[in-house]
Amino acid sequence: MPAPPKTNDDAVVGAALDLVARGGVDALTMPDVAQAVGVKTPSLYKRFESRDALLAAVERRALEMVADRLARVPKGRGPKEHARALATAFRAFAHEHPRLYPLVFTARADDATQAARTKAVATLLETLGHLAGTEHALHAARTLTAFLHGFITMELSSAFRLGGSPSDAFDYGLDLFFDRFTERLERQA
Amino acid sequence: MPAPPKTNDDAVVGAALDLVARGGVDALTMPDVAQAVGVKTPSLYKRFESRDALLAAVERRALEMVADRLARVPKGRGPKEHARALATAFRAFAHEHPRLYPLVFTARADDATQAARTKAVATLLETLGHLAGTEHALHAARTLTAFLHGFITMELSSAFRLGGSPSDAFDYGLDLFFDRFTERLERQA
DNA sequence: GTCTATACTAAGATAGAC
DNA sequence: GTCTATCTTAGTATAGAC
Repeated sequence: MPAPPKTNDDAVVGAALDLVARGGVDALTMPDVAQAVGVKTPSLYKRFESRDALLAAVERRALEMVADRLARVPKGRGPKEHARALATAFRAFAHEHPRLYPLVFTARADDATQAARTKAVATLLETLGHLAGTEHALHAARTLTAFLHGFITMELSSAFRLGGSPSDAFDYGLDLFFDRFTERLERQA
Repeated sequence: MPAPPKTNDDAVVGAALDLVARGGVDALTMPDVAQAVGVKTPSLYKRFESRDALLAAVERRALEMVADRLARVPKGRGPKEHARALATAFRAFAHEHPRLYPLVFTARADDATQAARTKAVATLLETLGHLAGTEHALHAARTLTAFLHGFITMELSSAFRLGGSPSDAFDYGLDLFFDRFTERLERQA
């Protein structure tokens, strides 16, 4: 009779995610994960080939969390309001999970990660298609995402030190972005 | 007779910067720095209290590099062209020093670092004052900086995977930002 | 799949002689 | 200020029994 499982892959990923959420990527160590799920370190290597393989799984789950979050944003009144709500939800996720947030923009290229990423941006891309026109949707999405990502990263690293309300600056930036599309929308209406 | 110096603080920082430029922050190890300047590891601790103190000095120098770079951008025709040139120079620095770039937004709060930071943003802030009005200069600067930082970070981590030209998207974003101020400028002229 | 035991590597940092 | 020597910590990973 072989040893019965004391844990499972999902629980291991969950524990690892938890460690990262608390202490950043460097806090993901195999001994700590093992302790969290109640096994000894070597047992983890039966489930994940290496620390990096486990980290990849954690990144995927973080990506899924974001995708879920964005998918739950109600369509609401129109594309502009929807896009704005998506931006706000994204920022809220980052504030709630400041150590998880950086994982979202990690550069892994495997299929599973790619799929999770695609799902995360799909809604935004569609909504901006309505706003900026299909032919410019990708540029617009990159512009908005860059602003969001940059703003959030700077917020989280306390880069705003010259006073003033960061949230006001955020609104200013969002206004600047969306005002561009006002004319177009009124033309459609 | 005490042992004559084999190196100096500047050289140590330079070697450390070089290591970071090649391999990222994790590549900054005391043994490697020591070897690069031709001393043994313990000697470094006579100059810098800890690895972190040395890293702080490296970050400061990276910040100074950026400030220098931006200061050299010619004023040119008008505030809009100047601001655009600043944005381009900033992106160029990031492309030339992709592993140094992340240091620029690190969260150190000591006086020397603060001074270097202030110098780096001073020009941008002044130029955007002309463009957006003094009362909105800070919001405008944060919006532009967030866009730049986010865009660059995403570029450097290969986050643009859906095809299309990143540089076109960059121009799109810059246009979107600066178009906002066209009307205002024409009013002034 | 779990364990004990262990090898291996690497880096930060200090003591004390010169 | 430099050195040799050493301590200490800590993490990744594997071997082999159960």
